[in-house]
Order: sequence, then structure tokens, then C-alpha cells
Amino acid sequence: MKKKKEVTIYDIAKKLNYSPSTISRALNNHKSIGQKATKEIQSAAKKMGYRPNSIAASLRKNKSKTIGIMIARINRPFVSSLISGVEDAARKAGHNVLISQSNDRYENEVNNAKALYDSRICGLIVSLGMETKDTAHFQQFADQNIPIVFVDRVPEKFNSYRVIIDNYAAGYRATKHLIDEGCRRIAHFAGAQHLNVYNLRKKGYLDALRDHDLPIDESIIVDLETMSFEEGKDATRELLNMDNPPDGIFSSNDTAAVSAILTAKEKNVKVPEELAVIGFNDDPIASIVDPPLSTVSHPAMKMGEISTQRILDHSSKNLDTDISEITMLDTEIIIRNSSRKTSICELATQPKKIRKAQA
Amino acid sequence: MKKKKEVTIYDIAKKLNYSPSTISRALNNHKSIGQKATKEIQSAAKKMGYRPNSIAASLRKNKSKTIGIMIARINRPFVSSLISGVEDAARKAGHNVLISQSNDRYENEVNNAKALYDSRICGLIVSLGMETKDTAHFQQFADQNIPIVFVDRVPEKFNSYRVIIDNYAAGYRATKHLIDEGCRRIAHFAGAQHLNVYNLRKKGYLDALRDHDLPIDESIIVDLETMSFEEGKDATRELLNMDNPPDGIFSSNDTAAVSAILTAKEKNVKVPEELAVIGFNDDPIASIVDPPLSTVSHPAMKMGEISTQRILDHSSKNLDTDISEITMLDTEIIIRNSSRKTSICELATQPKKIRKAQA
DNA sequence: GAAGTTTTCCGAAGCGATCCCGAAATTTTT
DNA sequence: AAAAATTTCGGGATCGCTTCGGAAAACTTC
Repeated sequence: MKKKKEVTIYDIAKKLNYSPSTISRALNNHKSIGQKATKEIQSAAKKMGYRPNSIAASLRKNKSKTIGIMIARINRPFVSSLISGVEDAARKAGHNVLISQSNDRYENEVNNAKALYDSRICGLIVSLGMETKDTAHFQQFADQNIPIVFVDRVPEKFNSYRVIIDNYAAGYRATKHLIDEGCRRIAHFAGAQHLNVYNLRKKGYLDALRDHDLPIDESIIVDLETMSFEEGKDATRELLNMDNPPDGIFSSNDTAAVSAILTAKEKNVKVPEELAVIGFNDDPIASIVDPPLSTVSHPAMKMGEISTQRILDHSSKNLDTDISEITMLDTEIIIRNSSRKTSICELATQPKKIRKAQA
Repeated sequence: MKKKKEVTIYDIAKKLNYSPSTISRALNNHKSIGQKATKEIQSAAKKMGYRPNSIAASLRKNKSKTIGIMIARINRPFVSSLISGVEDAARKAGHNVLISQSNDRYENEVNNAKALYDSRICGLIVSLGMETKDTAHFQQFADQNIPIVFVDRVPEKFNSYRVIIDNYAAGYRATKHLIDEGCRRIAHFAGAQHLNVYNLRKKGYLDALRDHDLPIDESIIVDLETMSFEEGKDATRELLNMDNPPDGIFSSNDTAAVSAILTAKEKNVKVPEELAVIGFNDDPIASIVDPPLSTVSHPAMKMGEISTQRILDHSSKNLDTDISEITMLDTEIIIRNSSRKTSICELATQPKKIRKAQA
């Protein structure tokens, strides 16, 4: 196992007849080191193939430049875009990104929290898993003044940063849009209600119905556990088999919404004429399905960037973790043909943005 | 900035009247420590809220339990699934995963390599960026006996691990499938030819044509730079405007293939009757587009798991990096309606798997 | 019971960098 | 030219953990 000896600051020190401390400072452009010395040391370091050992630096400084991410599953459009945004922003600031996925299992989330803690991350970005109802496993970070940013799926109460969208407003507007298009009996695919995102979207849906004097029928409000394609399919079948089937569906995600469209087509129910559909997330499949799916778009990547910024700011300004700062971002309702009953029919692939859900 | 004092092994040592070395060993279940002592120490550690500092351990042991990933962009179906597989496997083995994306820029790839090196990862998993033609920036890892696993987009020559699919065979079979369905003039959307994946798929395409005595027409072989939706759209338009338009397209990814389907529909060209289409990757959009897209499926998550396993094995067996081991995985051709001209028409959403592209 | 084995634990030296404190060298001021 | 101020650099402790080599304690064996 051949292995080149790694070059350390001691090696450079010996070679140039400086002390290790001077080398360290010179490499970090410390002002107390002369210009010639700094230049000499830096070029020698490069020539010798020196590479800083950030593990050693982290240990000594007692803080790392690593941001941890906890999400349920990476391979989902929203999540991977979120992470992409985090990585971009972190990299620009010279930070690394450690990922961990819980696969929506609470137990994994707890263990991942430990693992991330043990590697002494300087900040944590979390989107809660499906099963998570308790947040005690995050306390250890707060105790050590490690900033936590909850994104999208956030807990009710936990002093920390929160980067979210206005789910209530988005749910309200999505529903209102269907009403505006002439729907009078709108079903709802609701997700796990202990999660803020699904809970608030449903609230928005309910209030929109109320405000427009439409009856609320619990039989067409379906609580889907995982909001999967199959669940959506089954739910749509049942809805369409009712004596009094709905003329619209507001689904809290695109996966279930797309399955609704496909299932309707299978049963020769015309979308949007007989069944208008609107989803949530603006996943790639939304613009591909036929007819293209109206939906609510999340600024996923931007949410990642902002979350990262919160952590960087927190660290640089040396703030305390017991603050509670909420950042609420705009959503956009994207109208496509799956819900366009009355409007003039535009090109299917041309999304038309209406005014923001949140000013 | 309140901050609970962190508990170290010294704190435990003082409290229980043991030496720090004993604490360390007990916590690691070292056999040279008595059972009662081990149990006593471990329970005290838990009670005191001790959490190991893996940074310190890494420094001392001169190796970390962190696997680095370099990819072009996270928010793509294939890549995010790959990463998901890596994370799952790594987590099971008690390792962390550091991610970095180059956004297909060579310069970023070089810088990310430095950053990952500086954090002393124990292994690297790479899928090359679009611009990357040179692999010198990976040499530093090999020099330190840090295993590198190239996945999917791999370099021609570099002693390391490689986890790939048989792109040639897949390209051949995809093309042959179109021929079998009756296509006689098959266009090809080819990606950047310095990348193995696109290069080999094209080779397979060419050989399939030759073997079936079909002419090769360079004017319907389109080199798309990024294989984006827009590029695919433009290319399809041009192809369909030809005096002698193709009756089939084999696209090296699904994005461009889907754009071909949508563009054809726009121009009232019937898919698959007048234009059969087959893509590559089996992205979620493939099964959603109408008609559903035939494609070649990658075992993305499994590729991630295998890559991780290579690194873990390498570390545990203390192997040398100058080996060259290739793992070639099976692909599956998934036939959907976008290419089903002759076969009995089955349910659109029912993929039909034909025999493996590679035995 | 003495000698040999085995088990159980400790001391201390690092891993590679950072940074406080002080000293030496240089420049500026009087 | 001496004193003061400034710049430039070095010594050495330290971050928290691991591990080699050895010693003390416990247990075997004849």
C-alpha cells in the first residue's frame, strides 16, 4: 500500500526555517505575517503539494465548516432541488454538506441526528419525516448553539429558524381557482395531518369552500397516508364511482394529482371538463402529463439557499439559538389545462402565472 | 450565548476514577476492558450525555468515516436515486456522506475535489461532469490510497473502481427494438461524445443499423450538447421538417425523448405510428407522458449501493488503489406505447420488460 | 506457595492545526 | 541617538480521542 507522505505545516516550517505557527498564519493570510514571508510560504506550500487538514482545524477551532441535512428521501424532485440549493450556497461559502435521509422513519431520524451531531456539524437543515411528531432529538443541537433551520415540513413549536411557504394561502388559492373555473364539488387529497404542510393546505381548502358557500363533504376529503401514485389511483376510483362524484380535485401533491388525471382518463372521465385537477409542487411530471397539470410551485432551490444563509449568518454573527425566525416565501399557482374549464385555452405547455399567493 | 459544556472522555474518567484510555476503550467495546467496567462506563456515558467527537477520532486515527460524492447536479432523477443508494448503504455502515455538485463545470469539479480531499474523505464516488475530459484532479486521492469509484459517466483510463451499465448493448437493443417494430429510418439524439455513456450508446445504435442493413444517415444523428428539453424540441422540429423525416428516434435520455413526443403531437405526427420513440433512463416523466415512453432503465439506486460497497470493502481489506475493477450492471428495456407499432397494444401504464440487455 | 499466564487497566505520546502571549526585529518619533 | 511604537515571528499549550508499551492485579498450574 504505497502512500505518499502527507505534507503538513511542520514540513513546510522545517524546509523554510519558520515556526509552524508562522506557517499556519501565513496560509490563512493573517495580517501579522510579513508580505514576503506570506508569499514565500504560500508558494512553497503549493509547490510541496500541501493540502490543509480541515479535520485538524475543526478539532482545534472546535467548529467545523459542515452543514448537515436531514430529509426523508433524496430522490424526490422537491427535495433534491432543495439540497441542490443548499449545496450551491454552502460551497460558495467554503462549507461542506453532509446528507442523511430518514426514509420517513422516525427511528432513522433520531439516529441520523446523533450521527450528524457526532460529526460536529456547524448547522442543521431539516425537513421532517412522515412519522415525526416529536422533536426532542433536535434539542442537542440547540444546546450547543448549533443553528437549526426547519424547511417546508416544520414542527409546530421549536425555537429555531423556519423557511416555509404559505401553505394555507396556497391551498386556499388553489381551491379558489377551481371554484372560479366553475367547480362546485371539489374533493381534496390530504396528506398526514400532523404535518404542517398538509394540515394548512387542507385548512385553506376548507376555508375557500366556506367563503364561497360551498358545502363541505367529508366523504370527498381523502386522507392519504403517503400521497403515493397508487393511493391516488385508488382514491380517484372511489371518488369517480360515487353516486355524486366530484367535479374537481385539489391534491396536496402532484404525484396523486397525476394519478387522478390518468385514472380519470382510464374511466373516460374528461379532464378538465368533468373533473378539474390541481396539484402541488410543480414536479416535472406536472408539465408532461396530458392534460398538463395545474399546480402550486415551490421555490425549492431558493429555500435551500436561504436556509443555508441562515446558518452562515448565525455562525458569523455568533447569534443565540433560542430565537425563532420565520421566513415565508412566495408560491405561484401555475394554471395548465388540467383545470382550465372556462378560460381561453392557451398553449398547453405555456404555464400562466397568476398573482402570488403571498404578497 | 449559553452553551452546555460538552462531555468528553476525560469528564467520564474523572467521575468514575478511570483513566481516559480506559474510557475510550470501554466505549469502543475493546476486549481488554473488563465487563463490569465496560458496562459501568457505558451507562455513565449515556447518563452524562456523552457524545463521541468523531472529528477528534478521525484526526487521531488519520482516517474518517466519510464518503464523498461528486456529481454534476443533484436534482435529476438518476442522480438523486444514485445518491439515495449511496446514503442508505453508507449509513448502514456507520459512514457519512458528503456531497458536491459541479453543475457540469470542470472548474467546479476541480475545486470540489480539493474541498473533499481537505476534509479527508475515506472514499470518493464520482460521476463526471459534461466538460470533464481530464482526470488529473483525482490523482491526489489515489496517491493517498483513497479509493475512487466512478459511476455511470466514467473516464476512459484511470485505475480505480467503475460501476457502469452496458451502454453499448443498451443502445444496440433500443435501436433494434425500433427496427423490430418496423422502423426503417431511425434518428438518434446523441449526447456529448467524449462521455462514455453517450459515445457507447451511439456505437450501439450504429451497429444495430449496420447489422440490419439499414443505411446510416448523419443528417438524422443529432449531437445535442446538454440533451435538454429545448434542444430536443428544436432537433425534433428540424427532423420532422425534412423531406424524408425519420420514422423513429432513439434518444440517449428521456428528457429529449419526451420533448420529441410532445413536439410530434404538436405537429400532428402520430406517435408511434408515424414516429416511434425510445428514450433512456426511465425517469418518472417517461411513464407519465402520453403515449408513455419506451426507455432503458438504469438501476440507479443499486449502482449507488454497489459503489459504496466498493469503498467499504477497499477500506476494510486495506487494498491498494492501483487496481481496476469494473462492475457492469444489467439494464432493462421497458417497452411502452411510444414505440409499440406492431405488438398487441397492452395497457399503456403496464411496462413490459424484455430480456436483459446484458446477461 | 512460587512461578507462569492471563486479564485488566494506566501513562503518555501523538494526530495536524490554531492562537494566546511574549519577544525580537524593524520602523517611527522625539 | 535614544525611546517609543509598530511590525513580524516563535514557543508551547491545546482541541478530544486513540493506541503502544508496560505494569499491576487476578487467576492457573505444578
